[in-house]
Amino acid sequence: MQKPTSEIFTTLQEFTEPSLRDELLNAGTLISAGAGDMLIREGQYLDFLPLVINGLIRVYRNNDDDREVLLYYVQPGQTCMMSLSSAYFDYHSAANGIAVEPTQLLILPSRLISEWQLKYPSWNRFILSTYKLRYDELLKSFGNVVFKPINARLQEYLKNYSTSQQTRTIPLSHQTLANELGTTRVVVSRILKDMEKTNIVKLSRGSITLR
Amino acid sequence: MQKPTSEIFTTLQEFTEPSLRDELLNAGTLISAGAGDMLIREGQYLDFLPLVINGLIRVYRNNDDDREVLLYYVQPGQTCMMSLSSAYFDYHSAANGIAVEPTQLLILPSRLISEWQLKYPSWNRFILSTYKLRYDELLKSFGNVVFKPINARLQEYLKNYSTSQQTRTIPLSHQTLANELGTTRVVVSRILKDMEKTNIVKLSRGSITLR
DNA sequence: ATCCTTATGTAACTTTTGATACACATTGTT
DNA sequence: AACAATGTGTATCAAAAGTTACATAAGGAT
Repeated sequence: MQKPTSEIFTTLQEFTEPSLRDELLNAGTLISAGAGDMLIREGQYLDFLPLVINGLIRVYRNNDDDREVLLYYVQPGQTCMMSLSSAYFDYHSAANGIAVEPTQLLILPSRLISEWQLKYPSWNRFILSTYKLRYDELLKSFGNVVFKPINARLQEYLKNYSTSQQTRTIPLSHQTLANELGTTRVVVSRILKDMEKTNIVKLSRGSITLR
Repeated sequence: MQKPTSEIFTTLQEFTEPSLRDELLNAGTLISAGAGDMLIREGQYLDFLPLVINGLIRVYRNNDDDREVLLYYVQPGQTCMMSLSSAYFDYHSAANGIAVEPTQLLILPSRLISEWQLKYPSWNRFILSTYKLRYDELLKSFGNVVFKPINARLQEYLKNYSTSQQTRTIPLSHQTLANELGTTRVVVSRILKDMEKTNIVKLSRGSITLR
C-alpha cells in the first residue's frame, strides 16, 4: 500500500495528458499481490478499478455446475473489464480474479472512472478499447469452441502461451490446461500423448515443451 | 430516407436530455429496410451508427471456413456494437447485418458518437451498456457451448424465442436453427424428433410448437 | 525410508456429434 | 399435371469427446 511514482508510466504509456498523469499519481494507490492471491471474488462489493502495472491476473467465473470459465488475463497496462462493468452498473463483481504471478496493481476509486472519461480522451479510449478487446477475444474463443476440435484448440493454446511468454516450455499441468479449455484432464492427457508421438511436444511432469 | 419525428422517443426512452433529443432529430436520418435486406457486410466502410427503431437486425460473421457465427440480434432501442467499434477504431465493419423483419433505423454520423458521449451522460451510458450487454450475452453463449450438449441448447433457444416473441410457435426451419446454434441440419432434425417423441414439441413444416 | 499429494498414462466403454446418402413430403410455379 | 425448390425423416457409419477406473510416477514432507 503505497503512493505510486512516475515509474508507472513506463507501463501506462497510453495515458498522454499530463494532468491525467497527475491525477493517476495523486488518486492511485499501489498494492502488491503474491502469486495465488485472490484479489476479488464473485459477488463481492467492488468500488475500485485495478490497473495492472506488472504481473498477471487471471479472471474467471464459476459455472452453474462447478466448472470454471476463463474470461481473460489482465496483463500489464490493462484493466479488468468486469471491474469496469461493476463500476458503471452495479458495484458487485461478476467474476473472480487471482494473481498468477507476483503482481503490482494501481488501484483507483470507481467514481473517478466516469469523471476522467469526460475530461481525458485517452482515458475514454482506454475504457472503450478494454471492452472491445475483451469482446473480440471472447468472440474468437467462441468461434474456436464451436468449430474447432479440442486437439486444435489445445495446440493453439500452447503456441499462444509460448509466443506470449517467450518460452518453449509451458509450466502447466494437464488439469490446469483442461480448466483453461473447458474439458477434462483425461482428454488433455490423451491429446498431449498423441502430440508427443507425432513429435510436436515433449512431456515432463508439470510442463510441456514445444519442439 | 426521411427526417425523424419525436415518435422515435417512444422507443429511445433512455435518452433523457432534451438537447440530446434535439440533436438526434436534427442529425439523424430515418431509413427503412425490408425483411432480408443486407444492411452491412464484412469489410465494408462504415461511418454511421444505426439505432433500431422497430424491427430486428441479425448480426453475424463468417468463419474462416464457410460457416457463420451469430453474434447478436439488434432489437428496437438498441444499436449495433460492431458499428460502435468501427466508429471508434477503424471504420470497417467486422460483421454482416441483415434485417430479419421490416425494420426502421435511425442513422447517425459516426463523428457524433464520441462528441455526444462527452456532452450527454445518458448517451455515454448507452454506449457502455451496449458493450456490456453484448459481452454478457456472448459469455453466456460461450458457457453454454462449452458445457451444455446441443439438445439442451436447442431447447433453451426455443424457449427463449417463445418467451421473447410471445408465441409458442417458432417459425424457423431446421436448417435455420442449425445455423443459429452452429451445428448441422441433420443434428437439429434428430433432436427435434426426440423432443417430439417425449412430447416437448409438435413439429410441422417450417415451424415448431412448444407444448 | 515412508507416506502423502499431485501428476500422468492408459484401457475400456458410452455418449454425443458430425458426415453422407437417400427417400419422401410440402408448397408454389408454370 | 408436371416440375422445381425447399423442408423433413431416418439409416448408417465414423470420429470426437467424455466417463470411470485403476496403475504408476515424481516430488515433497515427516
